[in-house]
Amino acid sequence: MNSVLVVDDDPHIVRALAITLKGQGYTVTTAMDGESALHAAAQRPVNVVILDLGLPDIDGTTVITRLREWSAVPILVLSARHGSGDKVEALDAGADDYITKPFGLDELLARLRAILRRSTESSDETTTIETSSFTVDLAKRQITKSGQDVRMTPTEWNILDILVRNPDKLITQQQLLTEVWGPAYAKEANYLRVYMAQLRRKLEVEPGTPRHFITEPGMGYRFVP
Amino acid sequence: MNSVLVVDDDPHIVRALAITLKGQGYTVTTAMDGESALHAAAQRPVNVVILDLGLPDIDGTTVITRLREWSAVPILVLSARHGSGDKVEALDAGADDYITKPFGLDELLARLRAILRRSTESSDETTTIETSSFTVDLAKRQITKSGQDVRMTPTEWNILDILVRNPDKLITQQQLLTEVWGPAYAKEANYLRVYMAQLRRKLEVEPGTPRHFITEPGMGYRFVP
DNA sequence: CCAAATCTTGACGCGCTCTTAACGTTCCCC
DNA sequence: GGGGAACGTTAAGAGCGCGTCAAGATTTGG
Repeated sequence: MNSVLVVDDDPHIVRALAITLKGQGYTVTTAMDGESALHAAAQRPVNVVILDLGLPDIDGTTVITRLREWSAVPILVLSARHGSGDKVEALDAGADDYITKPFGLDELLARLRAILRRSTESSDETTTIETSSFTVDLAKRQITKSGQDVRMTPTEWNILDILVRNPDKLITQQQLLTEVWGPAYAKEANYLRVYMAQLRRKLEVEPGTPRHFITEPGMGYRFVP
Repeated sequence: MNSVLVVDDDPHIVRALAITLKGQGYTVTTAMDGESALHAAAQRPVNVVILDLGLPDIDGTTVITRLREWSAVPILVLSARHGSGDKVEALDAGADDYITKPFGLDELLARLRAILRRSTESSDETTTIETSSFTVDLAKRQITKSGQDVRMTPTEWNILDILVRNPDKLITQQQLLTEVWGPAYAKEANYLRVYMAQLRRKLEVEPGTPRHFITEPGMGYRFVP
C-alpha cells in the first residue's frame, strides 16, 4: 500500500484530495503548513509528497530544499502560479513533477502513478534476505532464526530494515539517525550503539563478535549476508 | 555526459531542440517517426527520450508501450493536445512526464533535469574504481585487495575518496588538508605524509615503490589507476 | 488505571585512531 | 661533495568512539 503526504493550506483541497486518494487505495496523511509537513515527513516515511507551493509559513521551494537534505522521497508540486520561473525553481530544488492549478484529478492521479511506478521499480522487489544464521522477510516483517520467530520493536525494525535493504553497503551513522529518528537526532550516536547491541543480541550467533552487523569505526555500520 | 533521443515529426522543433540541448551539454540523436525512434533507441541506449505524441506512422502511446516492453528509459512526452485523457493514457502507458505545446524551453529543460536526476541516482553511477592491485567501491565504501576486504579509518577514507574520485589529477597538499582536516590545518603537511604512508601500506603491492599513489614533490599527490 | 514493553539517558572501561615528534632517507641546488 | 628541504617511517601518549549495562521516562496494551 502506497502512502501519500498531502501538504496544502486550503482545507477544501486537502479534504478533496484525501478522499480521492483514499478511494484509490492510498494511505493519506496531511499537513497545513511547511513546518508540520517537514515534521510529518520525518515522523513517518511516505512514498510520495504532494506539495502546494503557496504555504503560509515557509516558501514552498524552501520546503523542498529542506526535505531534500535528508530524504529522497518523490515530490509532486501543486501551484497556482503558471510562470515558468517558479516551475524551474521548484524542479531544480528537487521536485519531481509540477502541476498548475486548476488541475484535473485524473491527470494528478496519472502523474502520481507515473512517479510511484518509477520509484518502486528502482527499489528492489526481493523481499527475503537470508544469512547463515537468520532470515528476514521484508514484506511480512518477519524474522526467523533457527526456526524460531524473532520479535522486533519498531525502532529495531527500522534500523534492521535500512541495513538489510543495502547489503554490503556502509550506512553512515547520520543516515541511520536521520532516517529512523529524524534529522534533529543526527548527532545522537548513543542511540545507535544501544540498538545495534540489541540487534546483535537478537540475531547474531555470537553477539560479542558480530559476523553480519559490522561496525566501521567512526563511519557507520554494514550488513553482510 | 547525458544522451537524449528527440522524436518529433516537425523538423523545426527537432532542430530547435537539438541545438538547445547540445548547448546544454547533452548528446542528441533524433528521429522523425515512431519506427525509426524505436530502432534508434534499440541501436544506441540513451538516458532519456523526448517524444512527440503526434507521429505520422504509429500512435504515440503505442510507441511508449512498445518501448516499455524492453526498456526502462525515462520518457518525456510532448503533445499539442491538452485533453486530460491523452495525458492519463500516455502516463499510464509508461511515460514519466507530459508537457503540452506550446511549452517554455526553460520548463522543458528543468523537467529534463528532474527526470535525469532521479534516474541517475537510482542507477549506480560507475561507483567502482579498479586498479591492478585493488578495487574501490565508492557507493558501498568498500575496498578489496586480492579478495580480502581492507578496512579504512575515517581519515584514511576521506583522503582515498578525494584521490580516487580524481584519477590522474594532481591534488595539492592544501586541497587535501583543507578538505579532510579543515582550512586551519592547511600547513600541517606532516599529517599527509603519515596518512599517505598508511594508504600505501594497506593498498600498494610494494609500499616502498608506490605505483598508484604517486608523490609529486613540492606539489601534492596523484592517483593513477 | 495499572502493568509491561519500549525508548531515552547517563556512566564506565577498553581499544583504536589521531596527533605529534623524532629520526632516517632521498633528491636537488649550490 | 656538501647542505638543506621535502618526504618517508616509526613509535608513543592523548583522546575519542564504541560496546555494555542499568535505571528512569515514556508509551503501549489490557
